[in-house]
Amino acid sequence: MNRRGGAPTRKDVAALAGVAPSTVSLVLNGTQSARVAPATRQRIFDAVEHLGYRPNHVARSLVSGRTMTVGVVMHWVDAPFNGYTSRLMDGVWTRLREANYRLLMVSGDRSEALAEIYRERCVDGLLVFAAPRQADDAELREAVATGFPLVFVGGRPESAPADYVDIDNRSVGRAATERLLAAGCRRILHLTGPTEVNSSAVDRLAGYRDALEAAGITYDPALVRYGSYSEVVSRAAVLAACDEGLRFDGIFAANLGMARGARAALGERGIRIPDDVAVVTIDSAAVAGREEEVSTFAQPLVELGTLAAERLLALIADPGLERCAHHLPCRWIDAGTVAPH
Amino acid sequence: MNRRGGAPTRKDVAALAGVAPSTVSLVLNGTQSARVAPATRQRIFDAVEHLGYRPNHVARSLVSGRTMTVGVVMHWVDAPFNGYTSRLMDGVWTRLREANYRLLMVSGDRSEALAEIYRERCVDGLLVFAAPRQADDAELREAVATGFPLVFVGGRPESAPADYVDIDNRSVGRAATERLLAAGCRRILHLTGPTEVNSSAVDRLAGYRDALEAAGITYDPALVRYGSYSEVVSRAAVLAACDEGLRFDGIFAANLGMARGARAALGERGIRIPDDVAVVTIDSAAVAGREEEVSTFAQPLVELGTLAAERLLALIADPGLERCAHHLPCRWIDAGTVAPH
DNA sequence: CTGAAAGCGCTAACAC
DNA sequence: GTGTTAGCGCTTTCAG
Repeated sequence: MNRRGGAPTRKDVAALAGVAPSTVSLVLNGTQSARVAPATRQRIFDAVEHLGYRPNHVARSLVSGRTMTVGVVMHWVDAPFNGYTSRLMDGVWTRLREANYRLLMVSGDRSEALAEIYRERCVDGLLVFAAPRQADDAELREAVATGFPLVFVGGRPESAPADYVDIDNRSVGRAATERLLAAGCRRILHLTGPTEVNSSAVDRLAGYRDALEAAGITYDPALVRYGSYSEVVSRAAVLAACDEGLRFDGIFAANLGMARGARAALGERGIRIPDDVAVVTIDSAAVAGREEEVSTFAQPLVELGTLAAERLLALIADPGLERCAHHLPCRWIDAGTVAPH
Repeated sequence: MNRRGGAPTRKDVAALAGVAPSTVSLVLNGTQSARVAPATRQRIFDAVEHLGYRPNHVARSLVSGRTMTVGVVMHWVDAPFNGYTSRLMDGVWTRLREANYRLLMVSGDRSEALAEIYRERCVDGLLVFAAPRQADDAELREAVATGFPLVFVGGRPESAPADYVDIDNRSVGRAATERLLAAGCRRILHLTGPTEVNSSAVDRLAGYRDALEAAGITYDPALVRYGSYSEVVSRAAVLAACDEGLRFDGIFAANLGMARGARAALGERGIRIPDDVAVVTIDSAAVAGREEEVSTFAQPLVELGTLAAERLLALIADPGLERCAHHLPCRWIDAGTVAPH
């Protein structure tokens, strides 16, 4: 043992094995290992084993310029670890482990945190979860501009020519609306997410309009209500709609929380699902095994995470790759809240 | 700009400011900064600003021996990011950010992962979530033995004289049972967690027995069923108990998933809650705002996370601190599943 | 008040 | 085949 916390160094191994420190590196790092006499190699391996030696990761990173670490940036101040992010992380994690990469968490609410890990060069790449539309931290812009390996997942800033992994929100928004149309709905209330913040909310709304247009139904702004991806806000919005005497026979809630709010509101007003009003949503946290409460397009969150990690690893290996968007399909789950009228 | 990915170094700053590289460090690292002429300092700050310079974290760690990073070890292979861990993480995260620490995720299912970050010295301390009773990775033992800053949260290995943060499972198990006793229950079915793996399951069972003993009720092994912290297993166990003709008037399910399983089983057998059987549990994932389904002792998960981080930071600052256990109280939430008989 | 120099632990090119 | 050496970018004495 030596100074720093008793961690053995290459030198200790070399001394124990009776060789020069560099020989230890040579043997341990493979490529040239064949050139060392088998007996010597064995002595080194024995010494390594005996001391429980592992090359100091920090030193290794310094010289190699690689940290073997990926940063995951979250953009929620209040609840960085919700159902959505957790499942994404699950997928990310799995893939990174396979590649022997580590995962550093970063809160994205302060540009400062990003600066820390990006500017200080302590990650090889960045995975950015659900970036708000207007995110424009200098670091983010610079990272994108300089071709630093970076993948946006489930939301990206406007005008960031970077890799992007998500469901195809517009198509899914359209498909969800079409389910209602197919069931005979003609006046479909759309509860939107926070369109000022999330591109997903904007895209789902666009999909809603696409479907209406394709069906030859005139878009009625009165049927679009702000739900903010929130159960509480959504419930209030539906109650208000009911009390205004707004007529509607279907609801497309942009996420499950909002669908719950809508269901609660309808219940309070004595409106039955699906008899009076059909409800459909896009679930952001579908859990295998849990029964769906509302007919939904379920996002493949774990798979999205895996894909994002996969893509990031590819970018790290070759930062010259062309940047593009990657979409994964949703799975339709019928929970009986949209029956033919 | 220079070589490595265009990241400016101390040298670039020095050149731009017309000073020696070491002067840059001096100014940036505070303490001695007063000794440098104000004009020089300003030139350095300007250069830093202009270049967007930040000291390379890796290099800094190498020399300081501090990584300003904490590793979080998870012990679930299948679902590292569940409701329990997510909320713990939330608390951990908050405290670490305040202290300007980073968070590195580690999967604890392979001793290898632990070796990586512990042996390779890439974290200053370790937070270990829900370690199984028999966890005895060489790395864990060594870390504990050498006084490496380490805090177990929500479960610890047998005989590891290390810091430990959790609820007091035994007391809470007793309190939960006492709620049932107070409601008049005399034959209380206890659905245990995986006692072979989790100390929490063992302790809750012990608390159950404590309560019975204190109430002068003879412990009946037939009333203790294996639930494995799993909804499915628990449901099967209760169904089996019913079908065996086992009489019971209360159920203490060791966690919420199991309480759900029990509720389902009771429903299937036409047994009413709380009229026929009272149910109580210890919730591992209570979420503010969500209504409880079962009367429960809710764990203060976020607070546990914060406390664990707090304690770990203290250990990092002074590894000589005496190791001890820290308990946080649970909150009783009445959801009406245990009414006086 | 500022610069030079040593060294953190490691890798990799280059001698012996 | 094996040892020597020069950095990686930074902090921190120690001279000037």
